[in-house]
Amino acid sequence: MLRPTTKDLAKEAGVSRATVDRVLNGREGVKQKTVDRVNEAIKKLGFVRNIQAANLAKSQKYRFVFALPKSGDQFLDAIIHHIDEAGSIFAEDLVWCEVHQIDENDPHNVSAFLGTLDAATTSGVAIMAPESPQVRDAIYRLKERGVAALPFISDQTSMDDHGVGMNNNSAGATAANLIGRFNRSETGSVMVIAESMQSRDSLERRLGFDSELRQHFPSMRVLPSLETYGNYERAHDIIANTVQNNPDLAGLYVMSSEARTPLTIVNELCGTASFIKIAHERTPFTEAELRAGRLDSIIAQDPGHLVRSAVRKLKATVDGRQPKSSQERIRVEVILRTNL
Amino acid sequence: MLRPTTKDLAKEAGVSRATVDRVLNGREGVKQKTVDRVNEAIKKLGFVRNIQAANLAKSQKYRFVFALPKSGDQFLDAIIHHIDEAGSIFAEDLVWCEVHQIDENDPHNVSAFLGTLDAATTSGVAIMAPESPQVRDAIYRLKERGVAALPFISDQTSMDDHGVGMNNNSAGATAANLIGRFNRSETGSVMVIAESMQSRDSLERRLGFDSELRQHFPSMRVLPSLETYGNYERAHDIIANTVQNNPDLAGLYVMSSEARTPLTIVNELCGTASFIKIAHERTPFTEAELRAGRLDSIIAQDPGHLVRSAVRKLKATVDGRQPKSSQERIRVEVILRTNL
DNA sequence: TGCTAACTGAGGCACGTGCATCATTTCAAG
DNA sequence: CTTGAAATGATGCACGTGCCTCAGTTAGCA
Repeated sequence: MLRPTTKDLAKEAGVSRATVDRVLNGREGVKQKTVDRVNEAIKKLGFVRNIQAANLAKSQKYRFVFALPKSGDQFLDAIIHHIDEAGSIFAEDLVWCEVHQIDENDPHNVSAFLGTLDAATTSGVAIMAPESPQVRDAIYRLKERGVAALPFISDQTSMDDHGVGMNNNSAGATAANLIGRFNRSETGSVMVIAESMQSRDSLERRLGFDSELRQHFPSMRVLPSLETYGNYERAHDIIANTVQNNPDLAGLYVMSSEARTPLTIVNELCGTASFIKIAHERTPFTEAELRAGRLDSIIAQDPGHLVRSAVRKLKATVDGRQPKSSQERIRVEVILRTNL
Repeated sequence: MLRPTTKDLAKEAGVSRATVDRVLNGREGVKQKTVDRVNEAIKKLGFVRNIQAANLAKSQKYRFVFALPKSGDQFLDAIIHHIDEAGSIFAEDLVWCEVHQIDENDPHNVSAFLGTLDAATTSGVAIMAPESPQVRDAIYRLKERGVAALPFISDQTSMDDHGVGMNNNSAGATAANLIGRFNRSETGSVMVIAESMQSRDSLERRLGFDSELRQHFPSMRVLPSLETYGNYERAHDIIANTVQNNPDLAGLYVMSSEARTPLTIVNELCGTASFIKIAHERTPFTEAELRAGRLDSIIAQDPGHLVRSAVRKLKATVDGRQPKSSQERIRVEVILRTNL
């Protein structure tokens, strides 16, 4: 039977449609024996609920909120653009997406915002904010109120379980791998720049980077991570310092998603000196650098995929389904001049 | 208004729901002035047809057929696996997917199969077969009968317009780029192996490869393409010959999607001799080779993405929509040991 | 045995759209 | 003004599911 309906189910199980409905929607007051009979029929006929009809009946709408940081780097711009686009892609599934930007460095702020959301108006939230006890609590309470919550790109625990984002360990290792293989001299030191080493992302990337370089390119040497704290002067000072003290510089790995500041400074300081440079995330800036040959590779995650994956996962949670995991894995993309 | 309905449209345009229906579904017998009024209302309210309700009303189902080659390489296995998986992912959208394998080298065969499909039972076909006049004709007639048709992965013209598959020129260039950069000696010759140079895929990859190498690594030298015709003995002979005559071998590019035969032969012939090796498509075999360090990189297109993209495009065609192109672009993926 | 509580059945409306039929209005030609 | 065709309105059923009410049946217990 092509797509059996609840009617078919009822006939097969020898019960009424009302009882099938009770079983399907987990209402109580049904004998276990009857429940089993219906479940058997479901299995036998391969019944799959027609979610579209169900949504129609319930006038179900999905409203998803993306809670993002305020800081306006280009990667974030791309994310926001793709959220808008996802809104129109998923419109036919009755999905609406909204962006809300918060000061992600004040956990209280984040938690307060999450506290304002309730199931009546919001089906789910994708949260991009550093981990903290307050935020963890707020997420817990969100779920209690029936709002789906999803760690988005950054920084929540057990990312691999249910969050959306690439494997940062693998990303760091890939950066090291490329620097090691692109570097014809096989020796030299590598400069690593991050916005801050507080974040889980940076830590994991650095771990992957170190482990790969140590294991496969032992004659190269990694310098301590430089933290810019998003401050141009500070960045300039520490980078200049490092460049001066390490004449054997062979590679540069910019770990933060905003590569503009560090790369601009490095370009200024070491105009023609050539060493291998790797940065994260595809943005207008990194693309231009790659094309110009001032950057050797970009390690990227597809922002469109990130957003759509988040939407699908949130929707699956609301519908009470398991998302197909193979579709949701975010690849560590290696972008070169030739496959931009 | 959150999702206006045809009722709202009717009220806004000052006509009845019947007339709205006539306009929406392009039935005739409506004055131009009325059509305009309705269209204005659509624009003003931002009306979007609820496809789910429409499908429910029409009992619309989508049955998509994937016409694939018979030859059983591992890449094809992966594709087929993902078609099955897509079947369950898209089940909620009332989509069914079926695989039909044909002898792709006999155009008459392909065209005969396509001739058996009609709109009553089949909504669309994704076709993976070499281009030929017969097939082109058959596709034309399919469309006339109201069956959507889509070039899939391989070999039809104007791929960029509407087909599904990666940019082969870019893929070839990326292979050359990697070989050039990984090769520390900066000189040497490169062996290129294909199943056949008849196919558009191989030609485009080779063009991209040559152009990149010539432009950016001029001190390296590309050898003429070796064609295996899928024959082990022949492959063994020509590869052995090439290896013997080119002691300066620095790189190998396997262009075909089935890399097992050529790579196995090369492994046999030049056990420890190390040169850069690049192959296409992620399969159990190429993954294992990459892990073992016998392969330096895989240039891949995500088979799951290919399949889902094909389904979405076919569905969009049936629904009379434009697919969001940004989601459908197939990336040229660079896979290394570290980002498997 | 009778009584009550637990369970089950029957039926109907709603969701937004497609599609059909029949009635009514409009408008231009005669 | 009449006539008739073209245009539009009114209405109702269907799709598959959720959700509600009310009536009927069964089972457990005293």
